[in-house]
Amino acid sequence: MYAVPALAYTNSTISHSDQLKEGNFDVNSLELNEVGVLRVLTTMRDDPYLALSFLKRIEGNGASLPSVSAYAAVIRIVCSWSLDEKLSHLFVGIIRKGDEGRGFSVVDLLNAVGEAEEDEKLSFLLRSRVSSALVKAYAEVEMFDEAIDLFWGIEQLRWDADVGTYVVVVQALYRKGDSEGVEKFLGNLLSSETRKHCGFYMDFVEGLCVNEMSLVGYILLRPLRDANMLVDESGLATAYRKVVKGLCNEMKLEEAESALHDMEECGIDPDVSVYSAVIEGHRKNMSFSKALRFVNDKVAQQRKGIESPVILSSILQCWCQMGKFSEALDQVIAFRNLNITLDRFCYNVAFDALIKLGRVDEAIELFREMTCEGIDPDVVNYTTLIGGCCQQGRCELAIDLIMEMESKGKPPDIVVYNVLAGGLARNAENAYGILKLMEDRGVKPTSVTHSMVIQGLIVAGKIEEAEALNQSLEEHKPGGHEAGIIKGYCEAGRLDEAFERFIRLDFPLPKNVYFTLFTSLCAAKDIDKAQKLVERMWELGVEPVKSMYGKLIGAWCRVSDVRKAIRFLKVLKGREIVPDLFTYTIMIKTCCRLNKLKQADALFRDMKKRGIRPDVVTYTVLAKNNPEEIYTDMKEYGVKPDVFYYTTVINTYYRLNNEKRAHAAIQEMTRGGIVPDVATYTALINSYYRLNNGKKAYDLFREMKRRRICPDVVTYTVLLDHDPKLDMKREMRDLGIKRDVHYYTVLIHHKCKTGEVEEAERIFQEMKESGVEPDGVSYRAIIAGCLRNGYVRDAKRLYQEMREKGIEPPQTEASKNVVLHTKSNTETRVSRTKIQEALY
DNA sequence: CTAGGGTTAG
Repeated sequence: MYAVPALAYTNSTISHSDQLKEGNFDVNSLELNEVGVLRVLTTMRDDPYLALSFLKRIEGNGASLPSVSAYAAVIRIVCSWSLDEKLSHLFVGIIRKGDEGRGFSVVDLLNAVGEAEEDEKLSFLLRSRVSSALVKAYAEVEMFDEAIDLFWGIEQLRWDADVGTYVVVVQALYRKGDSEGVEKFLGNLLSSETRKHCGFYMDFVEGLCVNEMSLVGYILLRPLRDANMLVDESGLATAYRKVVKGLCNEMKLEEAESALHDMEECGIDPDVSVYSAVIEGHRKNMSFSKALRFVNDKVAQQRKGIESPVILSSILQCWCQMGKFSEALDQVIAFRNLNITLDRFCYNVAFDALIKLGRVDEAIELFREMTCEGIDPDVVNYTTLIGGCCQQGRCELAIDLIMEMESKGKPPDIVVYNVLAGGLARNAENAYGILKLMEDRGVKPTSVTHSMVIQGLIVAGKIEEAEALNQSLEEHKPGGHEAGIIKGYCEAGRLDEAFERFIRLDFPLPKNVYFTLFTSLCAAKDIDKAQKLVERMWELGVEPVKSMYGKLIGAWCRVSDVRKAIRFLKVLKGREIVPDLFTYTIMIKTCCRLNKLKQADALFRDMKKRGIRPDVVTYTVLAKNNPEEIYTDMKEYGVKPDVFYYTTVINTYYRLNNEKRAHAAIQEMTRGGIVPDVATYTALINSYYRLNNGKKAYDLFREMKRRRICPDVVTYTVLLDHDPKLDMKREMRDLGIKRDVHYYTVLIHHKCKTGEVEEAERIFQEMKESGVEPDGVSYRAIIAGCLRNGYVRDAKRLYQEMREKGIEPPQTEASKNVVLHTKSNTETRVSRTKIQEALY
């Protein structure tokens, strides 16, 4: 280590640079005055990185801070190398120091940079570039006002900033929530004075989309288009595609569809990727029907590209996620009949659907057909099928498939082996053979493999074997397989054992284990335990998934235990956890259902107070009680009513015998361009029947069919209830509408009323045979019918049967029905006590 | 990690 006077360097540029790179250049021991520093920096003109690190060393020195000229010199060097990012980064550091920390202001620095350049033109360019970087730096440290001010200031100098700076400034305005500022900014940008080039706008729109401001991009598109600023036709198309896809990414699906609509109107064809983005957006939002409706609309418009395999697999996935596997398969068959090409992704969804329906052989058959069509199956296809075979207990097929993979030179990966090993175990087959096979093939079983096997053994009821395996692995990873054990118990439906196992653990498990157990407990209505689970997670310092709170409250609500729901809400409040919109809505709904209107109102006010904005759903729930009061509130919150809302309101007014208001609601709905659907028509039909206007009711039924709105079970139930003479059996069969409990109950009820008890009993039987489970209401209907007509023995038998199944006739709910129900059905109403009186 | 809304039976 040696110190050399600064002046000495002027002669030996290379040597000192090299020393610095080597790291043996010690700034601390240098007596560098300002002139010296500047001299050194001049020699570093061709090495910006060296200049930066030199500056850093002086900064770190502490004794003498770099002067404004030193910074200016480095900035000029970095700038001349177009290292914009480095420049911004440098500025971030400078800004963070503050005026005090560095001893000069940012304006001083800007001036110093500019003044050093004598050529006016170059100086101007330099200032532009440097200011640009500074704007970005301000934005990065979230000093939005400074960024914006600087931008406006320099904008006035007709300064030429790069696209990135423009994007950053919009972002600053956007993040401040300054929509006026954004508007002004865009207005300015579009004004003739600052007219930019087409390429600039293209990059700008893209920048907006990438930075989650696609909405701004969308707003900008129309004026750009109208002013013909994206001269190129393909330029406009590209910009539109970016905006639509960006909006989808940001889950702004309505806006995305609207942008898509605009582009189609301009005669631009969106490509497959744009359609796909919209569909996948809906699917990710769980709005499956919206996704499917979108596809149907596009097909109806005969849009090209909509039959691409990418989109087809999205469609199929939608059906499957809705649990409608047969529909998914119908779709596949339709595609194949139309000679539309499917890819292995589509086929994979089809395999999955067939397996879920228990049609393993057909899945394999389809797999063969796929191969014949020249599509080479990949490892995912095999995994789906192998897992599916095991799921349906067809292990021999699974093993055949894995052998096939080997013989075709597609070596199975760890995932396939894991799936197979777990699958064999859960079918009480020998899974150890697979572990051995894996070793032979050089694929080492992991703890995932073992967990899956252990889980499988538990599912198969081989508890001891599972424990033994767990023990043998315990030494390597204590407690490593508790997750598998608990999940196994859950899957086997042995929730008590799963819970026992879970509650005595004093270390945390992966979150999905908690989630599985939690969901199972809620489904089994063991809500106390589900709540204990959440509390235990807190104790172990594991943050429950947000949705668990709402699910738990939903579970309490489903069993009508508002008290416990409220108590848990208080626990949440104590932990400063704010319930979300879903949670509040379900609570409010339950309170309304149980006629605790004051409670409902309190919750509604509480949610608003805590900054949660009610949406249409919330207002729909409230509208069931009194559509009047909430109306203005809804408007104030800017919530737009939809079909669901109007259907409720219309129905409620009819129930309250307020025809005038009901009509007003219908008119308003029509004016708002909201089209009535099955439910709306059904509600209207029901209302007219209740007003003893059967003719009008039936006219409405015909009208809905004319308007291609397909009636459903509920519609036919209403028709049957009020007009039992109508024979709709065939029509229903033709439409493929299956009868449900409600429908059967009405039928039974009607037969009982006309004294045809034996027929009623036959129908009751038929219902059970067709796989429709009778519920409390249907039991009560048939039992009451038997009793009233003297079939006491049958009544007793059915009552017994009901109790054995643990079915309770629903308890008559408080006032709302009593107050609102105008239909006279007292003669058919037999209370539970009366049934019991008769039976014992 | 499908947590919430409308139409029907009593």
